[in-house]
Amino acid sequence: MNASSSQTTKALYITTTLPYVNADPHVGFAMELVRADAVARYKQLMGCDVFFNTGTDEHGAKIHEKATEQGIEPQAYVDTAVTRFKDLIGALGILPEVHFIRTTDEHHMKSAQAFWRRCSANGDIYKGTYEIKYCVGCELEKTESDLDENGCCPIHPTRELEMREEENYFFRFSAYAERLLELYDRTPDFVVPDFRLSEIRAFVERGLEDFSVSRLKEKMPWGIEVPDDPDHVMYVWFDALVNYISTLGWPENTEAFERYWVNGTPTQYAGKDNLRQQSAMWQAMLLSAGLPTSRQIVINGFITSGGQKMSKSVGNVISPHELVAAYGTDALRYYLLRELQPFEDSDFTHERFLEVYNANLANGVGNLVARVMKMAETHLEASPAIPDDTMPREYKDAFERFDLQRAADIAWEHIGTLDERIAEEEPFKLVKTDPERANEIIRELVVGLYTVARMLAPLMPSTAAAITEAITHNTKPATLFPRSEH
RNA sequence: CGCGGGGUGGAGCAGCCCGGUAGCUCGCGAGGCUCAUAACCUCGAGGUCGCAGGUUCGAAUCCUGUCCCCGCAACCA
Repeated sequence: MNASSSQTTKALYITTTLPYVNADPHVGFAMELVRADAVARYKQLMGCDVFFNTGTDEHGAKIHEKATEQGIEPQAYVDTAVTRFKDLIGALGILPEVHFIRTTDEHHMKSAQAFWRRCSANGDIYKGTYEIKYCVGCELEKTESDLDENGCCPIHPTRELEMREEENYFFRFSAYAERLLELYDRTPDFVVPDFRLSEIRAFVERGLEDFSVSRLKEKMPWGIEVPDDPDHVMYVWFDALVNYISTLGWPENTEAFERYWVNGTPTQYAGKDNLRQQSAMWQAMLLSAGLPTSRQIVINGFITSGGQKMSKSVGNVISPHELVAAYGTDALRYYLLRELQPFEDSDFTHERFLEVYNANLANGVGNLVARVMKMAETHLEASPAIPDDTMPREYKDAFERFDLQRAADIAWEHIGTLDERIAEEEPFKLVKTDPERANEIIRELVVGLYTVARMLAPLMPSTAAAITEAITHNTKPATLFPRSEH
């Protein structure tokens, strides 16, 4: 019939990126997780069989350093760190059936090795020499982004950086430029939004360099062992990306893999800093392994804090746990889904949070529920019959485009319309002169409210449930969002 | 000439692809209502759409140039 209804017959696979556990969860990751959750919930409501994945990335040098600093084993370090991420599932109201994968899971490690073998068998993994800049002052290896504008270590700008060489395995990324470009041409919505597709296409067109996919184990042991070469461990990126299919039980669980990845619609949410890894490197790896590429990569903008990128050194990192504690799960979900731009950078401030909380949650949906349900409770014998599907076409289209902000806007347009209708038709006044007509209006208002609840369900599940329950029992519920003065 | 995004009433944004009376939220002013969480509804004030050219009957919207802000630049959501 049309694109969206044919998609609903398919299985949906959706995943976030896996955050690295060397720091506390970041509100940016919370946004990614909540948005993926909203899409997963929406698709479920549309009758889709959904596989939803998230988890944590737990290997690599930074974790190893952190653990060493604290004088504990890396495994002990990540076992502690992971809880702060797992706690996010409950705190953010994420679907409880979400799959949570850790890259230190036994199965994942086997899966990554199997993936490596496939790429290797295909001739795409070879030994080469990796050159790394080393700062003698810090006694650390430095990547380009660690360096200042003069190419010097910011902490020891006067010291010459040493070039060190290390034997590494490389992945033949350069061989896949052509096929990646074909993929982008064939699938115009492979990356959402479109300007990110242009960006990655331009990057691939400039030519690709093979990238290093291993580290010497004697220098950095915290990684998955390279198959048939115990002197090397996989570089963390290679290992981590494989999670998207290892979570499905690949390679041995062919049923789940076929259902959700091959015949489903593998959809990946990621931050804009992950554009290359997800839409180019990982896709090339899949091609190398002879597996189908992802269906779609959705790229979020960043949340800035006070106009600046969040960073530990600036000290402006916002913790999702703190926000949930301060404002509640659904209020935070609301903010992440509607008040931040879906694809561009947006600033986060507590002032703004409070402003929209009062305007749209307390005065908006909360107040509407109170006024409608008060009238219903007082004047209706029972809750009215609710039509099956009253979700507007436009709302569904917005979801198909991953424009969750627009979807939320539509829900709030309905809220506004209901408020207007109450003011215009004054059913609370009409009950005295024409109770039949008044009750008819109130019933229609309740039905309208139910539609709002349906549209809210993927976005703010517990709020939607509270409204639905109030309607079912025909009672005015407890205050959903009390006004907040600070 | 490395890549991309942005510059619209006091604040935050939409509109720009497919040119035709400049829209939304907050804030501000006036009025209305009392079902509701002092919430809700209506009306109003406030913008030469970064700047300069060009195309056009007509440009925030297309083209050219220019200034400013912000990310990225190979592994930090």
